[in-house]
This record gives sequence, structure tokens and C-alpha cells, in this order.
Amino acid sequence: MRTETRKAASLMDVAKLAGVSHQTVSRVINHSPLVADATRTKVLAAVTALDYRPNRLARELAGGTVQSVTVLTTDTTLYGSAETLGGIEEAARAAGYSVSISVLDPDEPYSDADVMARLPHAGSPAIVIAHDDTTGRAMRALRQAQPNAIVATGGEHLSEEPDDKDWRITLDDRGAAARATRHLLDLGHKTVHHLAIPSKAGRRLGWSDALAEAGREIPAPVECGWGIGSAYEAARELLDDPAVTAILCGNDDLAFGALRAAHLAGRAIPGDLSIIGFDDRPFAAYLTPALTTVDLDFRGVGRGAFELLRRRLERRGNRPRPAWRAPELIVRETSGPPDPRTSKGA
Amino acid sequence: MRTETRKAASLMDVAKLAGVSHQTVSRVINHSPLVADATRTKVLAAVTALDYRPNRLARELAGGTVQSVTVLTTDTTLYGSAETLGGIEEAARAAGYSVSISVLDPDEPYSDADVMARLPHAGSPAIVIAHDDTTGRAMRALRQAQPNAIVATGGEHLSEEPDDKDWRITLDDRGAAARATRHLLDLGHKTVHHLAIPSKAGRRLGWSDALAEAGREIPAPVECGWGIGSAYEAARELLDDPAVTAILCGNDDLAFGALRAAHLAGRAIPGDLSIIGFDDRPFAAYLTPALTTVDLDFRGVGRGAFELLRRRLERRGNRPRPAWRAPELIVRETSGPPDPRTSKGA
DNA sequence: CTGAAAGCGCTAACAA
DNA sequence: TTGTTAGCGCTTTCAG
Repeated sequence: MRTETRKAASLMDVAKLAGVSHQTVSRVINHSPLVADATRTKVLAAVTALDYRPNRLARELAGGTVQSVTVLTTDTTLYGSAETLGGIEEAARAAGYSVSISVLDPDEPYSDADVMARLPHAGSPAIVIAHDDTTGRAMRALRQAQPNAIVATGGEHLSEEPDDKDWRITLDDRGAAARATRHLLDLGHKTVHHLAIPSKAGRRLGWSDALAEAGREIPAPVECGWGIGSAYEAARELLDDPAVTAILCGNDDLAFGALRAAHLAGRAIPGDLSIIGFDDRPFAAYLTPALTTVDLDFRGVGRGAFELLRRRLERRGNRPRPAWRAPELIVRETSGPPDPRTSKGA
Repeated sequence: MRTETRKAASLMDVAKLAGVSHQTVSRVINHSPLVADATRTKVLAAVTALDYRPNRLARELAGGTVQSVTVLTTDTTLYGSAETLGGIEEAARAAGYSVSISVLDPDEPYSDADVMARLPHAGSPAIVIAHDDTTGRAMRALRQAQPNAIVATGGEHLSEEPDDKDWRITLDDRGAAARATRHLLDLGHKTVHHLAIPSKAGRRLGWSDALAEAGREIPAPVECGWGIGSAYEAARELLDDPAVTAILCGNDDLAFGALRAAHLAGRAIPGDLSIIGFDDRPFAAYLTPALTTVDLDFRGVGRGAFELLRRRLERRGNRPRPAWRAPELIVRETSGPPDPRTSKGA
């Protein structure tokens, strides 16, 4: 049997037991060097005896010391978000910060005030994982209200501010998309189609960049959701056209759906159809055939975002140097030269 | 241009501007009925003018009113965890609570104190998403220290306490595993093999329950990790034995890996091999062939966990009645009768 | 209906 | 090296 409901010990309780002032206890807790060893020992004993643990709330309130971040996103399940969140949490915990999350409904038209209301108090630090319109808007709202306490990740398109780099972390998915598209072109495809995620992200831009640069026809991108199902439907339609020999997908889930549609349409991969995804999720290597895709280091970006935020808050140093992997095309089995015998159309 | 660094307005500021005491402002904010309409109007005007937003920290400190939960888990990426977290957040936000997360390393041998240190202060409420040894241990540590402020989800096996139901939410994955196994047996399989997730969860028990009940041979379960890769390796080995005609997998990722291995081994599905997963993740329906699996309502469980916690904290009512879907076997294309022509062995 | 006083648990600034 | 006095922004309790 344990003592169940005894109130938690406070600084005062420890001070009394140790026969010192509460301030001295505070010093010990905070590793101040200005405490005599003997005193420290006494205090520490009392701390142990009472199983004292500092109260984070009181600490933050009194000190004005921020030790927590709120992360705003629209989905805890979306791969990129989940990984980014994991990275933030990892770095935050290592630095002694706590992290709260608040998820926004992608379909809700939040006002600036709505967004602000998600924070524990005015001016409290936040990181927004920006990847769609809603999170983009949230980012801008926070950016206006508390320039110093906000950092965002993802979605290049979501801001036009030039000093962007001081408070945002982005992955160069635009460049990566261009490289992936060129890879397909180099393989001999006449053009590349695009299944787009709801985010009007760099991927879409990079894709058209590469096509334009190569002087190829730029087909209309097909708007999909985030999920497999939407890509499956979209691809079914797209594949009615035998001239479609290559598809760049906005993420691995879309590629997954496209793969399924291709299979059902009797298209051989990569002979009849090449498919490239984005994210390099764990399943990508285990699809049949294994998916060519772009590795995106969301976890690293999450860590970087936290570091950037911390530096702004603590006003020391400046932007951390990137400690995450740059996007990289992982060529596997779903991309290859178009089979001349099967290019029925065009 | 906005005013960038002006300190946030406090209750006092509002009070001054409205010409009332800060106490009255507090009443207005908290919707106390004991305020004259005229006063309320004045106050509200001041609130708007100053863009006042209450400080959650101060509120909790002063009132002793808890408005936040900490969620403990080992992985933000694992499907079950991510969904459960989403459910908790959803319910928590609706109730005006904030949610923090803290992730534990599955390989770290945490002491009870380590676990407690993850909370903002002694006695603060927590929900642990328990699905492996580490989270199970964390659950027990918290359970001892603050019986009223903790609720856990998942992993039936992780506790032996009989009054369990008062502070835990579990899904009957044991029963579901038994049903899935029987489904396979009914289809004509002699026995069913099992690819096990690291959690010694009900799934494993249900599987052996059903086999024992039917008087069949119970093969040794194959220990896998959480991921596709581990199942792929395990299945490759398992499939060397032609007598293996049915595999129940601990989750959909494992089923995914097994599917890939089966494909490479030249096994026709479901003719040569039946595979069943767990979770009914979005991709399950889009695998080729589509995966037979068990729908598990993690999100609902997350919501339920929060509700249960809240009731304990607010000491009102009792256990909420389950508002989540019971596990259900979704039969798709990977389960079928063994093809007599191909049962080379046994 | 409203205000004044006290205090949540802690840190900061100063004094001793 | 230590203690004292404020006060963070709010809620609670008690008087008016």
C-alpha cells in the first residue's frame, strides 16, 4: 500500500525539512554554484525524503522561462507530420522542453484568433507543420502575432517572405521533384504526368520546372487527396490513355494507389508504366515491384525546427546549420525505360 | 506593421481599462452569472480592445484546475499509437484540455522516477498508450504513484489487476484474433502460423486459444518487430515449409512483409497461402491482393481513454460506456481455402 | 452583485 | 553563501 493522496511536496516543504530558506532549495535544484556543499547535501536529502519534484507550471509562470512548445498540425497520422513531430519531440525533450500538440481540421476556416487560441498563452512558442492551406494560414497568423515564437516546416509555397529562412525550415522538395522528373525523361519518356497532393508544394513546381526546361509538354496535374484511394481513382482514369507512360506521385501513398490501379489495368511496371513516389516510407521498398521514390528526412527537419526555435527564444547563436539529409532519389524497380513494343498510343 | 513585442495583456490590464476589479474580469471570463450585464459589456469591450487571452499556466497554478494531459508512448509513427493519440487529442481539445506528448525509447530501462519525470508535475494526469514492455512498465509506475491521474490503452496482457476496467481501455484483440484464426480453420487450413509483434498482446493469445479449442497443432509463433522488414525475413524462412498454408500476422505491416515474401517465393495467394493482418490500415484494401484484416478502432479508444480520465479527475459519473467500434474481421482477398492441388507437403 | 485579500509554487532581485 | 521581499497571472474565499 502506498500513500495515495498526499499532496505533492513543494519547495517550501523541502525547505522546512532541510531547515533552510525556500530560495536555497531553489538554488540547489537549479544547480547554482553558490551553495555550500553541506547545505546542498542537507537539501538533497530532504528532496529525496519527500520525493520532491519541481512544478513546471510554477517555474514557467515565475521565471517567464519558456520550457514548452506547441506543435500545430492537421493530422497525427500523415507520415510526414508524424515523423516531423517525432523529430521535434526528440530534440525538445533532449533540451528539457515539453511539447504539446494541437491538431487543426483541414476543412475549417480558422480565423487568426482561432489559431491563437490554440496556444497556452499569448506569445508562447509554437512550431507549425505547414503542408496545406489550413496550416499555411495558421503559420501566417502566428507569424504576424508572435514573430519570435514561431517556426514552421515544410511547404515552400506557403510563404512569400524573403527572410523566410530565419524562421522556417524547408526541404528542397522542389529540386528533388525536378531531379525525379529528369530521371524519367532521361529514361526515354516523352513526358511525365503528376498526381498531386493537396499541398501546392514544391513537388508540383519542381515537376513542371523540369518539364519546361526540357521543352516537353506539361500535362495538367491531377489533383488528389493525401490517401491511397484518391490516387487509385485518379490513376484509373489517367491510365485509360495509353500514351501515359510515366507518373510522378506527390507521395508514396499516391504511388501506392497508382500501382494498384496499374496492376488492375494490366499495365506492366516499369515496362508499360513508370511510377515514382515521395517520402521513401518504410513500405516503399517492399512493394511489388519496389517503389522508386524520394527520401525525405522529416525527422531531421523536426529536430532542426526545434533547434531553430530554441535559438530564437534564447537569442543565442543563429540559425543552426542543417543537420538533416537532403532529399535524394532512390531508384528501385518502378522506374525504367518505356517498352517500345507496348507504347500503343502517341 | 503590427506592434511586435508589447507584452500580452493580463487580467489586471483589462480590469484597469474597464474600471473594475480584476476579480470581476475573472468572473466574466469564466461565465459567472453573478455579473451585471452592464459590467459584463464593459469588460468584454476591454477584453477585445486589448486582445486579452487568459494564461493557461496561471489558471492551472492558481486554481489547481487541471486542464492538460500528458500522453506517453514509444512511437509517434506506429499506426496504432498515432491514431490513438489523434483520438485523445480530439476529445481533449473538445473538452478544453491541452495535450502534451512524451515519447519513451523502447530499449531504455526506465526507472519509476524516470517515468514520473516525464510529467509536468507530481500528480498531473497522464494517459499511456501501452503496447510493449516499456510502456507497460511506465503504466505500472504511474499507476502506483498516481492511481487517479492515469489511464492506459491497449495491451491486455500488461496488467494483472482485476479492477483494471476502472482505469484502462482495451480492445478485445484477443477475441478478434481467435475469430480470425477460426475463419482460417473453417476455410480448411490444418493449422495457422503466427507472425508476432513485439507486444505480447491479446492477438497472440487469441490465436492459440482458437487453435487449442479446435484441437490443432500450435506452431511456435515467429517473433517479429513492428515493421515490414522483420516480417519479410521471418516469412521467407517460414515459407520454405510447403506445409505452411495460413499465417495470422500481428499487424498489417507484418502482413505486408509476408505478402511480399510470398510473392517472391512464388506462392499464389490465397491458393497457396492465406494471410490475415491486424489494424485495417488504409493501405490494406489496396494491396494486391487486397488484405483480409481486423478493423481496430484506435481513434475511438483514444477518445474513450480521455473520457475515462476526465471522469476520474472530475469525479463525476463513472466509466463512460464504450463509444468505439468492436474489432471486426474484414474478409478480403488474401484469405481463402487452401488449393488442394498445391498442398505439396504434409 | 462587486471588491479586497490571500495564495498556487516558483524565480528574480536585492540585502545581509 | 544565505535569506528576504516581490511578483508571475490567475482563482479562491470572504467581506461588503
